[in-house]
Amino acid sequence: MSNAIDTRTALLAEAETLVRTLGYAAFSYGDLSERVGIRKASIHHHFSTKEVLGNALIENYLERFRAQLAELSASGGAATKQLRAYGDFFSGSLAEGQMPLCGALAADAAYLPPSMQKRVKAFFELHVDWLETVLRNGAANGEITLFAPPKRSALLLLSTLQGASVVAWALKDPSVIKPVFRQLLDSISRNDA
Amino acid sequence: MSNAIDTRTALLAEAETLVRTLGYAAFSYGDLSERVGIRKASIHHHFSTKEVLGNALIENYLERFRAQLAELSASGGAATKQLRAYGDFFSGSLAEGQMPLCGALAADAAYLPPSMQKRVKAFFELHVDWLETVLRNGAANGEITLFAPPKRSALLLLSTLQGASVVAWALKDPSVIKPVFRQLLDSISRNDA
DNA sequence: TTGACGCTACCTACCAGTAGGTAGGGCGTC
DNA sequence: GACGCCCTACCTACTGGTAGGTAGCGTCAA
Repeated sequence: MSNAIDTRTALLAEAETLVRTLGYAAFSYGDLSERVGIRKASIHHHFSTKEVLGNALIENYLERFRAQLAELSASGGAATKQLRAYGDFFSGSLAEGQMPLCGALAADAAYLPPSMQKRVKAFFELHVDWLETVLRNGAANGEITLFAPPKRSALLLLSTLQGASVVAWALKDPSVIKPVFRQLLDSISRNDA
Repeated sequence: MSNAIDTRTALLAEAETLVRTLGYAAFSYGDLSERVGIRKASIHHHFSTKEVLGNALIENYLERFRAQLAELSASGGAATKQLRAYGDFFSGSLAEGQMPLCGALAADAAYLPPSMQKRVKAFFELHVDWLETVLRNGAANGEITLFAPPKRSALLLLSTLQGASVVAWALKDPSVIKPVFRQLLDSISRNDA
């Protein structure tokens, strides 16, 4: 096992927690070097610029999320169960004191380099697509009856989870997210199962 | 009319648009001085530190919002009409290319000085309280029937608007916010009017 | 003539990023 | 098996630039 891969992984992990607690603009190579235990300049060996690091961060996060969503889909559970599990991703990370990565990034979006903006956008599109598919399937097999087009309902679900994270973060009360999302799930469709 | 008040007002206005487009961490006294047309150092005459400016910003915003909400309440319109107007605040400002101020601030919350965190929190509490009152009144006078406790429904409405702003911002598509909120309004209650 | 207001000039701290060097592992060649 | 060579990984020392903030002077209106 190469030392370099360990360092790279550690850098990504620490950078992610920094972004998700302080925001992208507010963390520095200096902070990062202290936490990982190498010098500031050495970070440039692994990530030539902060933009490169930022993009690696999103890509890594997106890949993990994609895997989790695929796993969820593959489990073949009921749509409502999958959606509940999806919501738990958000409430879980927030309970650990971390904002969702792309929620944290989206707020500073105008300040981010275009390459990162594109990836943040792609991240949200992945989520909307996944949600839409789950909703559409649930409706198709008669499990649920949607009160609105799947795409719009998907946007609603994503928006509420992102927003609940922000509100919970500001109120310093992570417990708000779960009942709010639960209520929304009950509201957007009738469960016919 | 004093010149100083004009300058102060201009500083607040420009600072607000900067925060709402770039974020708090990403805007500087340098940016601000260019836009207002006085030197960087002169800003300190009006706002001794950035933290003082930040707090004035929130207070100013909160006061304007409080007035608008009070006006809305006083108009005595139906609950659903008031809520729709409330939603228009968000979609309106987003269409002008601005994030909601406290949404933008909340994302960087951990980086903000405690005095600002407190005010952001107070801002959200004001909104939840207003929404809760409107919902409760609407339910009391038989106009709507809520499917959940008013407080939880209020949190849901606020979360969704904040989140839809973030998502719309990241997707660079301000049009998502309106149909999403419209659908949510239809979902959380039955309109008996 | 005092005080509000804005200025120039400056400070310290920190930022991302660069220059250039060192320690040591892998590897082919003689 | 020792030599030369390139590589990765990290270092110290530094750059230009920018951040927020300070000191003190000029000006002009009340």
